[in-house]
Amino acid sequence: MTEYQLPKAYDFKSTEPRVYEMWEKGGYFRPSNDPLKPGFDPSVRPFVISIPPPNITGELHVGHVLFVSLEDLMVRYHRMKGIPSLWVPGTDHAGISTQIKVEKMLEAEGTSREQVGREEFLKRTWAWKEKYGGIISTQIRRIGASCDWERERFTLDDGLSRAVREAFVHLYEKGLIYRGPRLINWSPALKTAVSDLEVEYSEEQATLYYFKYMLKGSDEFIPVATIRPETILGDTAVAIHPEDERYQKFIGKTAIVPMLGREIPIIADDYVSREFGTGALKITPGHDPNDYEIAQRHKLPILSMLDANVKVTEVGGPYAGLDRYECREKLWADMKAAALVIKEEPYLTTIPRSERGHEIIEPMISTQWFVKIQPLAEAAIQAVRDGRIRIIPERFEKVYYNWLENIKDWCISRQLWWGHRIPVWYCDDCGRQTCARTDPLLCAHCGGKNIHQDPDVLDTWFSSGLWPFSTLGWPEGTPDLKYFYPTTIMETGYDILFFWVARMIMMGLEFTGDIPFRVVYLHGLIRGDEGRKMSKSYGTAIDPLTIMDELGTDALRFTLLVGSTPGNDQTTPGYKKIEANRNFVNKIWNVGRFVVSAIGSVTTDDGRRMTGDRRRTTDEWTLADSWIWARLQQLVRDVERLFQTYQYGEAGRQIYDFFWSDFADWYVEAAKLQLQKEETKTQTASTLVRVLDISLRLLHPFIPFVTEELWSHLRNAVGQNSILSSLGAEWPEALIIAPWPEPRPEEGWEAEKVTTFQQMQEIVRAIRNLRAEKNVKPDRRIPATFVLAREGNQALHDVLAGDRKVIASLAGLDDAKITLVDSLPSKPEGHVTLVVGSVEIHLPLSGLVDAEAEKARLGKELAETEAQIARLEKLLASDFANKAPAPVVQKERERLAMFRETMEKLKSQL
RNA sequence: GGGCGCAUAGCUCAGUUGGUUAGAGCGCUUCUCUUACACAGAAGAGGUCAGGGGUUCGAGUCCCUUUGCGCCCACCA
Repeated sequence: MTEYQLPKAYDFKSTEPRVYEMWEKGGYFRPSNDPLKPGFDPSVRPFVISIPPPNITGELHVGHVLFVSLEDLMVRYHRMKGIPSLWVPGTDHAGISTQIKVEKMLEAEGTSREQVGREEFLKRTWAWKEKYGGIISTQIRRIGASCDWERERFTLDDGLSRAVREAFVHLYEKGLIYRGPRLINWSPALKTAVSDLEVEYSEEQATLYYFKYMLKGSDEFIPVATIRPETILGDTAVAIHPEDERYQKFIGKTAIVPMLGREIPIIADDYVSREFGTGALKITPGHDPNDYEIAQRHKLPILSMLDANVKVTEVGGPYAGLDRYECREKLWADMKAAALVIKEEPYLTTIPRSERGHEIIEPMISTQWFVKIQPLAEAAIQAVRDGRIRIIPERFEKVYYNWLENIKDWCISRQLWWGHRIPVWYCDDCGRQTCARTDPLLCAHCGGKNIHQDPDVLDTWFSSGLWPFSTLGWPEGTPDLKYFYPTTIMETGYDILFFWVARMIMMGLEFTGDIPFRVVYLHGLIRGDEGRKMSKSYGTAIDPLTIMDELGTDALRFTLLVGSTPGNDQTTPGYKKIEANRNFVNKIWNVGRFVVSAIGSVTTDDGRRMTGDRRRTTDEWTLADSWIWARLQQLVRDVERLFQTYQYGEAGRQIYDFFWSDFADWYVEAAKLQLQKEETKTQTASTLVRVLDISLRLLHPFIPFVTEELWSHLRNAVGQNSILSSLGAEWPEALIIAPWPEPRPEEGWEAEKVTTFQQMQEIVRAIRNLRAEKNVKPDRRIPATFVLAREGNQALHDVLAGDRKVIASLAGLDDAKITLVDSLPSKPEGHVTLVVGSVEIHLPLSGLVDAEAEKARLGKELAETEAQIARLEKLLASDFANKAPAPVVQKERERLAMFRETMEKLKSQL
């Protein structure tokens, strides 16, 4: 029989790519029940996730690693459960950020997008996409993502473009898309409109400017305050509160716009606050959302005093052509000279800034395309309200409702070139619009040939909103769409609940008539040290690629998964933390090495038969076997419960604790001794194999690489061993498709054996503790006398009377010199005495025993025990005894009895 | 202005139907290269679970409140 050998340290560097290739080539990422393959069974319900498509411009950051790990965990878990599982991968064309990249590239070449023209620009952008657009996908593979790459999609590929076109035309024909001049958020840097969601508000120090609005033909004036004096040029009214006695007399009169001399009315509106500023408000409907609404109410004219380049238009008269801030300065200076200025004061206010370029957003009137969103929003609210869609954690439902209930029409047109072009053509002859599924050659209304397409493209989120079904073939009724839709879980960060999740729900319901997914799982964000959003500029970002190079993918995955609680943020893990999990990975590897060598040591059949179920009958199990098996069964149940409630982090921690603290620290140590004895050898090796096998299965969704690699070694080693090979008889060829562990509570252990092992652990700990305290050299084997009444302690008594090799080895005792007696007439001289529950342990530590110190130590222990007894007596005498559930009370009673026994023993030693 | 989250050991954090001596990793102290692992093993120190009040036989856990930090939403110039 060949001895199976494993390298001393786990080499993740060579393993990871090899294992990933094995998975992918093996076809394991494809759903086990596939409508495109023979033998398809439509009645089996699949598990489906569509990946939140990363931007093609994206560079891998920890956020990616977190979401990919979470989704991979979910998919691997369901796959192992035997459920046909599909994870659809893909990327997003990322209109704005891709366009910026290519523009920068052109700029470096000394040209610009305007110079090369639209067609050439798009050609260049596609070329850029071909070259760099796949990088993020490659990086995602590296994390171990078990996506079905044969179904990979791109938001701008043909199929998805068709979906976008269909969606637009559908809404257009239904009257839910309209075009018109509205006040929108203008991004001066990008020179495009952006949606409300793409505007961020930041609190900043600004100046509040007070000035005089002179009344026509009078020396009287109304004092007005503004933060943006340049917008005076676009004023079309001055508003005051209708009941403000200070200004009442001015209502209906005319005011004169400073420096321009334009005449505007003085109006009354409830919106104006009497307390704030001067109590009078200048109205600039062309550049302020509130003013715009007031203007609507009062039918005021709307002036655009800034153009697309945020330069003053002809409305600004002498200021035309100036930049908005140059104008502010110059106008204010001129007003000062004209004695129209009252004062300036510092003022803290919220400034709208672009989410992307961070420049100040300019509200402007512009002709754009909008989606009339309210009808869609109502359906989306209903879907969550009636439970068809569940949001995890639940508290985000409130946030979701709140947003949808107050939603405003969605501006979907962008003045960019990279994206889905708006499928509307304007006729130069009749002036009407043609919106069509296929590019028209003639005007649908007059048949004229002089038509031209709208130059704008759609908001990237418009195509993302279709993602769960467009990736499955919609609008075609493909087999994929029929089988895999609706998808199961939408896993993403809560920061895009509005941007993306809500829109997918709205669009899914509208276009497919069904929900796009059943569950929304929102993970927390990874933040920098001070709780801020993570960003490289704060210097808190770790580079996942470097980390994976240095510590391995599994270590990083495990760290992030274990640190993740639904909806709660986590701080960027430090190097140390990932290192600790690298150590865990190494631990697993080394336990694997031990188990593999243990298998190799089973070379002769001990003559005992396995049961029909290929397992030893349980009466041959040692205490340790029963104990570890019981712990493992508990773990399997707990992990299942935690997975069902999406508590993946807690599940990971529990497996970690079991594997390290129970399996490695105790069972493996006990196994070393058990393997030396013929009677227990085969049984021990078999337990090692079974516990490792199940542990690896439980760990696989968290750390797929080591587990897969180690499992294949385990499988080989078991397979090559004629005595143990039946253990692996039903194992598949790879861990990735090995069945998920089911609890088997009925087999292999009795509660008594488990508690007895735990008593043994306590004894071992007590002795180790004493050795450390007394500075007993680790290699010094010491004799021991155990005193334990047989009556009432049969199980423990049997252990101490039987084979003592395990306990001797673990506690550093001399197993040839261990004696067990039912009672001892008197305390032996020169011994140190320990009392553990009902066991008395006497250790002859000549030369180390100081009678006085011993007395003090025992006295202290007695005092502690008595304190516990007092506490429990008080507790059991209280209402607790008759109000708490019986098992809880019983537990405390037993504890009290144990302490009393210990107290007696201690007293007799003093 | 509304809504939400967080506050537990020196540091980073677990602790989800309330069960009675609160856990981990890192760091720290002492010992050990014991034939899976020094990326390790053994032992140990370290917490009035932010403050206050309440419900309960019992509260880190549920309710109210105060304070501090953070996030989201919102049209006060």
